Amino acid sequence: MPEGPSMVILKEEAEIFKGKKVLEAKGTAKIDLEALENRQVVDFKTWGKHFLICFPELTLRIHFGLFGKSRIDEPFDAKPSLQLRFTNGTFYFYTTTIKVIEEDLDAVYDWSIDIMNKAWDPAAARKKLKAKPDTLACDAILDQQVFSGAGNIFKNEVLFRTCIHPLSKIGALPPRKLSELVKQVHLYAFDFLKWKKADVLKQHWQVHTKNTCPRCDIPLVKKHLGKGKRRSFYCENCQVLYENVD
DNA sequence: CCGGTTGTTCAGCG
DNA sequence: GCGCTGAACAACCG
Repeated sequence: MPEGPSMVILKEEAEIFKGKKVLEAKGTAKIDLEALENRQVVDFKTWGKHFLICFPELTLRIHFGLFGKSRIDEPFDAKPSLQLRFTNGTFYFYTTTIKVIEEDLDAVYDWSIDIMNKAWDPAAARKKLKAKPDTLACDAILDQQVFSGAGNIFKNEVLFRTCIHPLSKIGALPPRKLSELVKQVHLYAFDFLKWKKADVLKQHWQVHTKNTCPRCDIPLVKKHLGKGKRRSFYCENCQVLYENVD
């Protein structure tokens, strides 16, 4: 459930609990659960891969990591990190990291970094990328301070769409190519959202977990690249390696 | 049993 | 103190 669009879908599903009071809070999360009881949920928000449950004086920040899941009313056979019971149902979170935010959210989050947010600012993303010309394209897309909400699927699909080799240096991309990269991360986010909602996301993967290039019909390369050595799927033929940074 | 994964954090280096 | 890297952690599948 981790990438940004999935958080947006969860937020929509969570709307039934908006305005409701927590009757009971349980779970393994190392937070003050009792402090949540009798508090009213005033809003649900998302920032990239963060799912935010807003109460009048505090916010719960829920991060799903790689394996996080959530359910409404139908629990899994596992210990939840958090479960919130309301009058109209129970919200369960599993394998998540939960933190309490006491500060004003606008002071904590720059909403314009979140690719799913209305305030998403492509010019700011461009500027940040240009400031770090030696960054590899495969790392740039995963940088949550540039593209909050983008993950490994984004990385592979966007680099394929834009015909950029994952080991290209950001500073070597022609200006139009850089703009295209930024734009496509945003476009893919909303394709991801649409396809995930329709439960057809995987069908639309062009290279992620695939063996053959859909354009060239030759075998794709699968390698673990970049800082985090995350798996990359790419076509050596149609994805151009830009590497001269002046 | 092992290896692998839509991710992040932190200890331990140089 | 910095930036970088690898380990650690999480749950489940093949």
